Amino acid sequence: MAKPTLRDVATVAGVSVGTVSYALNGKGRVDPDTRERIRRIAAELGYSADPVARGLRSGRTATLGMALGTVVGQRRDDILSFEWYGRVTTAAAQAAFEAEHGLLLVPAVHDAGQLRRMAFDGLIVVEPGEGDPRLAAIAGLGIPAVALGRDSTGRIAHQVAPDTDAVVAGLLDHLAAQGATRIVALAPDMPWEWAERSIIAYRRWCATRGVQPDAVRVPPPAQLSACTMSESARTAALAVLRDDPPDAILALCLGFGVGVLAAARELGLRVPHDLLLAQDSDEPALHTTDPPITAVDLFPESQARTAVTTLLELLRGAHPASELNTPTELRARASSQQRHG
Amino acid sequence: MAKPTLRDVATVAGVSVGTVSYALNGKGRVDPDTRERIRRIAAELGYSADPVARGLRSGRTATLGMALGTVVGQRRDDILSFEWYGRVTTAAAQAAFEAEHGLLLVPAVHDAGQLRRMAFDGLIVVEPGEGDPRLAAIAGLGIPAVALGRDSTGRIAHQVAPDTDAVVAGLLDHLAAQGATRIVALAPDMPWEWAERSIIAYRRWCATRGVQPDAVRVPPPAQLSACTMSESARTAALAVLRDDPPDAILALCLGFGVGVLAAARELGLRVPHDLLLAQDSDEPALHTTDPPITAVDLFPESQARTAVTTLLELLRGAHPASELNTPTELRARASSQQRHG
DNA sequence: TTGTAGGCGTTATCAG
DNA sequence: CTGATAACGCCTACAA
Repeated sequence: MAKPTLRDVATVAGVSVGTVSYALNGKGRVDPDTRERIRRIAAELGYSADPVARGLRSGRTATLGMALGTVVGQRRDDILSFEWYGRVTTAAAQAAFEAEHGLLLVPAVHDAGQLRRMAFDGLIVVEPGEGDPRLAAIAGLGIPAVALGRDSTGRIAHQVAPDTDAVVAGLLDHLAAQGATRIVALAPDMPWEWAERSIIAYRRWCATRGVQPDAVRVPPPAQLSACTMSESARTAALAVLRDDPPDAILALCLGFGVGVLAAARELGLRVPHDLLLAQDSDEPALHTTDPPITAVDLFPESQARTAVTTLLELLRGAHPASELNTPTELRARASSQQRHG
Repeated sequence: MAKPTLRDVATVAGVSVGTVSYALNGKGRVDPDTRERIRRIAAELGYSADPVARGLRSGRTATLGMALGTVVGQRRDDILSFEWYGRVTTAAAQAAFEAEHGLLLVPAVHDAGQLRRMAFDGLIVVEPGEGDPRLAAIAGLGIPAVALGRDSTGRIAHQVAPDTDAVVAGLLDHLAAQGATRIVALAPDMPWEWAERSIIAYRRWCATRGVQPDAVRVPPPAQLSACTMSESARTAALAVLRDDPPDAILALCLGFGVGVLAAARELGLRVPHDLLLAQDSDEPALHTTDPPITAVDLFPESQARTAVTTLLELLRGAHPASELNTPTELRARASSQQRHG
């Protein structure tokens, strides 16, 4: 009744354990007939190699860790988009599974000892931040790691992320094509790598076009949730739109687009008639606003799959590219469609 | 440089491996001084028990599996709310971690053999459906399982879910209190346990109040995503609202509220003035509609934590309650607030 | 072609 | 109180 082992199969087949092992996993060595017989018996018994024993023997657990950005503790209101997490984790689990690996979810920990308790061959670090305490812990582990999102400190050699520059430039091109001449960028005042990058990309685009950049840093709320972020953006947008309003706003953070739309409505500005609006990363809430808000799909599934395959390559001893860009796609919606001829 | 083992610690401390093991994990048996010395040396060397070896020896992996409802394959457009998944998985990982366990994400598989490849002590089955192929595979595993969401087939003995009846009754009470006299319920025409339960709860509530129930089953779209569900609900709502419109609609599925709101707008019905609207489960999109839509927070984090603790109790040999209800909370928003004095 | 034996790191048992 | 030893299940080098 208990799970059959190699021994059980060997006993039934009348051969030694070694032969069974070779028959099931080895290349040649075993007589084809014997192999077939053993295979059949193994299948009949429902034999399947114990992953733990195999792991001890091989030093591999066939498991990848995914270090979430979640803080350790009861309250976890510091995640901007659980939707993004859901898409990333399910896609990563799926990709790992297809490569015969498991995916272990690891909460954010700062202690290498806590990580050692968990068994995995490599680690995907989700959105490492500047001065992220996870990085030190991971360095002490001595296992391959891949960052999902960029790591400015360079502590993680391999990074998978969407091409922020292309995303920002694409949105600005789109807004300009719709008639925008003065585009204000709204970015969170946080030490997030993509936020910095977005601002730089915005400035560069403005320089190329010979227009004056106007990047507003939005002070972050105490708790980082979609709601509070929208609220912060609303306040900042009210100030921007009150005097000398631009003809377009580029929201560079989840939740910002919704906040800007609320501010515009309060001031009697109509989107897209009086103000064009777009956000860098797409989210479900942008579909249901009135008007729906233009944004870029960053394909979290694609990011997750790339991170998984990159990590697997590292484990195989290969040398994948150290920076991998994942695809993105602009979703033009009513908020940025100028209706004039 | 390599990870130190018990042997290394034993060598340095000048004792046997067994003594080191007992010093670090055992109760008494070891001389306090020796124990302290071994502890110090282990810490200095950065020793930490190998989870795989410990697993082989103990038969426990200190890992919980979470079987997602995701279909195996590239396309995964059959998930209604990734936000819900994100909240559930991160919370479960956190809860497991706090109990010194890992959380392994398992894609939906129908083959017990595939599951055997992964190492976990128990399994949380997310939203088991009627005729769910996962259930057969899990049954063949012979390990404890807990359902997150109800399992109508009773194949999983322990279930954790919000109290659907209370949710529906609470919403109906709320709508009635706001002046609704004829409430139509919109439910998906799918074999989902909570959908059936919701309808039954609705009928029971109507019977108690002595009013005629009017439950409309919405045919499901080909692909189950938030967008397509909204679209289906919109179509169904148009039919309902066109002739003899009720004064309230209760949307009993993610995405439905948004669809109903769109239908009402098309027909020139104003929410909440001409039509009250509420949905059973909350989602971010409901905050940003105009007006925002009333819904019930089902606290996925709470469900996840309860599922984890229940599974851990089963593993400890305890006998937890077979049906556990998790808390819920009505979030009254503008869509259901009658403005009349 | 097949059997034997050793060892991965940990823990339990038994002897000292 | 401590040391030696066996066993968990698997893989593989070596011997037959």
